[in-house]
Amino acid sequence: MDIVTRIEEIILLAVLQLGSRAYGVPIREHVQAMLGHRVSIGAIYVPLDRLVRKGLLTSFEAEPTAERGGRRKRYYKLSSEGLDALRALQDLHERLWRDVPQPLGAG
Amino acid sequence: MDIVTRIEEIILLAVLQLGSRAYGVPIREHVQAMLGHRVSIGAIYVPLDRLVRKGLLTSFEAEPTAERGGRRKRYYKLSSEGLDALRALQDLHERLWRDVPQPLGAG
DNA sequence: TATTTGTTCTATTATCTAGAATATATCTGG
DNA sequence: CCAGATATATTCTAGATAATAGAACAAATA
Repeated sequence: MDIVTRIEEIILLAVLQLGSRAYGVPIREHVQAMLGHRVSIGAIYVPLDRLVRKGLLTSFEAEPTAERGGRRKRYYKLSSEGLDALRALQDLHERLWRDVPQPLGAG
Repeated sequence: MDIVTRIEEIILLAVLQLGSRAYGVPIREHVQAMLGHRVSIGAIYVPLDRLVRKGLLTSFEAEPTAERGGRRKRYYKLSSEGLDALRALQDLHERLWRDVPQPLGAG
């Protein structure tokens, strides 16, 4: 299992934290809140799709709800490989930053 | 200032931790030690060069030493922008992982 | 049919990765 | 002392992969 990219990390965490509400639109909003700036639609769905292809996420289409129009949602969920990838990231981060002061002092 | 990629993060940290010994070869070795696997030459020098172009690192050629042959080394150092980028990464990581248990439990 | 919600598609740009090519220094034999 | 031989290190280049933007499309209700 390869190391995930930054945006993949952020998206995996968004899916984890949104739990049963994890579909495209709120995932994007969550990512935007995390980053503090706007993110394009493609910048979410392209890596989302790749994470599914790689087996770190699973996805399924939900039945339409009676809220107010709109296409049906595609929900996402972490697979056990996805969880493993996040754990691997925790480990790597710990190794990388172990000896770095927090916060980082002046040059 | 954009958010740095994973390999850029690892290289910035390697330069930080190597201090005055930060040139290509030991940077590569340090990265390999962090990751626990081999990394190609290009996988180091290409992002290193980009980090210089972006102003996160500075670099200068050293005089040849009298150790045993070899081309002169090119040393790298974090600029204040590079330090800022690392601080921004600490912040982002804190925001991203704040509510995630460590270690991450089962699915 | 208009409106709303949401996803898919596609093209461009940027980044990653591998390793061959190149550069430049000291060492060694005659 | 000079011509390879050897060692150390970086630069270059090309193909693969990933990021990003937003237009196009789909499907539901009003």
